[in-house]
Amino acid sequence: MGGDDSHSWTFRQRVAVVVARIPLGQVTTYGRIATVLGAPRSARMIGWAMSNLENGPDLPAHRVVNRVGYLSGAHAFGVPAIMRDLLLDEGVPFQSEWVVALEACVWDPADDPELDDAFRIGLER
DNA sequence: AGTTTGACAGTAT
DNA sequence: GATACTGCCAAAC
Repeated sequence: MGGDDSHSWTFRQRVAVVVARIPLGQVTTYGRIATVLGAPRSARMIGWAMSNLENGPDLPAHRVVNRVGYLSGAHAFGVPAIMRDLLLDEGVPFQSEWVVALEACVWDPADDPELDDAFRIGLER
């Protein structure tokens, strides 16, 4: 192992790895992402990281909502309706106009063992 | 080097 | 259940 820069991945890069693995038609929360990153009390960092991350077309940032299912990041898409439309297009059920039915579509990143493997690769870098 | 800011979450009232 | 307050910590200023 290298040891000189073992933790070369920045916080926002790790966030991107998790977001990229959110299944289509499902969503996850900032808190879940923070927990799988080993910082359960740092959910705010996730939102900060995503707003500063260069969102690529392959990064489903629209699948991240807050703990009650509210589309708290909708404004980052320019027009809030864009995020909502993307989720509706994937078949994500809504509880109200801007709140998804979490119980029916929430995805826990900690439930994906392959995600941990992805971090192992990153740490090896 | 200190201050401010966030696409949040948990707890208390 | 809704509101208010606190904790959290990386990055930009």
